[in-house]
Amino acid sequence: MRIKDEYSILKEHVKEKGLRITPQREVVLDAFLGTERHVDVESLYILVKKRDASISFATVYRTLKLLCECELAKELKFEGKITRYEHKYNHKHHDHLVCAQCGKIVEFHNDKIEEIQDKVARENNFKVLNHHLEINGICSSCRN
Amino acid sequence: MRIKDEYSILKEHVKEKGLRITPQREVVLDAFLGTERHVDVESLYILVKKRDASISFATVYRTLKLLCECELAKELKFEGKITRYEHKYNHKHHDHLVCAQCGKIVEFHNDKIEEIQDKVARENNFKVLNHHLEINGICSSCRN
DNA sequence: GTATCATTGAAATTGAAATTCAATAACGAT
DNA sequence: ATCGTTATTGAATTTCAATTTCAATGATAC
Ligand SMILES: [Mn+2]
Ligand SMILES: [Mn+2]
Ligand SMILES: [Zn+2]
Ligand SMILES: [Zn+2]
Repeated sequence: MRIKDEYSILKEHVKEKGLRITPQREVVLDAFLGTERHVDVESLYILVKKRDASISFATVYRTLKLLCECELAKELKFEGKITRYEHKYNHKHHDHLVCAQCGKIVEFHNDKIEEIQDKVARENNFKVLNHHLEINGICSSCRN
Repeated sequence: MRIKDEYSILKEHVKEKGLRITPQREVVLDAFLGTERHVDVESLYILVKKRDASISFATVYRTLKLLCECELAKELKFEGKITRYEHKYNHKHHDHLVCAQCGKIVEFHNDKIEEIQDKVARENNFKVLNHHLEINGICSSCRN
């Protein structure tokens, strides 16, 4: 019962907001959980269509917003790229290397960077909410 | 002759591209150099209008693109915010703390972070082109 | 069963940014 | 200084992602 937790989290969330679970929302959730890629709305829409061709673009958008609200999904805005989404539930915080040529995305995490960021924020009297670190470059395959 | 260098850089750049210096471009350059803020196009347009009310929005856009090409300006895309521009000539690389409440922008630079970023990129066989680090939080004034 | 109200898909709208186009003007050649 | 080529301009339009509107539908509580 792989989907159980995530499904419950969404169910809980919509209940709290006085909203409802619908077949369409279940399909979008399943489609989203079914890929480990950093999907954009268009790609997810295509995956959703395979399961139920009657579901609209607007519903995919609206459901993704719900998934972000309950932290099942995280919105990613890379420079000059359209918005993408990744799994957030059971996934640890990380930053990204992005290939400017082929679009390849590599995840990384570095405790030291995180630590220094906190220190910098503290020194400037900022209470940190979140941060965005994106390293753009050319991957090894694209350099050949 | 404060503007001399910057003006020459733009002049050089347009000549190289077979383009031309125009009064409008000079006005946009002057207006841009005249503020140390991280301006968006709208704000710069207002500053430009004070000097010459006949200059259009499109020209401000087009000139900013030129200024970025010759590295007099740098485009900044903060999460969920519209595009801003800052001086690049004679300014060292830095990252930003952004207040989510009042929009205040604080610049910082940390050698150690830069260094680790390079190391991470190297470990993943990426050749770094650039990076974007933005820390979002609440500034001290907004916490009172 | 009925009233209530969230949800849907399709279409329209928004907002930032880029582009089109005919008139104008920069600038190198003469 | 004049000319001819061709880049530039302002106004309007277009693009594109993202959001919103709206009438019809459907789920839930009583
Ligand atoms: Mn990721
Ligand atoms: Mn800055
Ligand atoms: Zn690549
Ligand atoms: Zn603030």
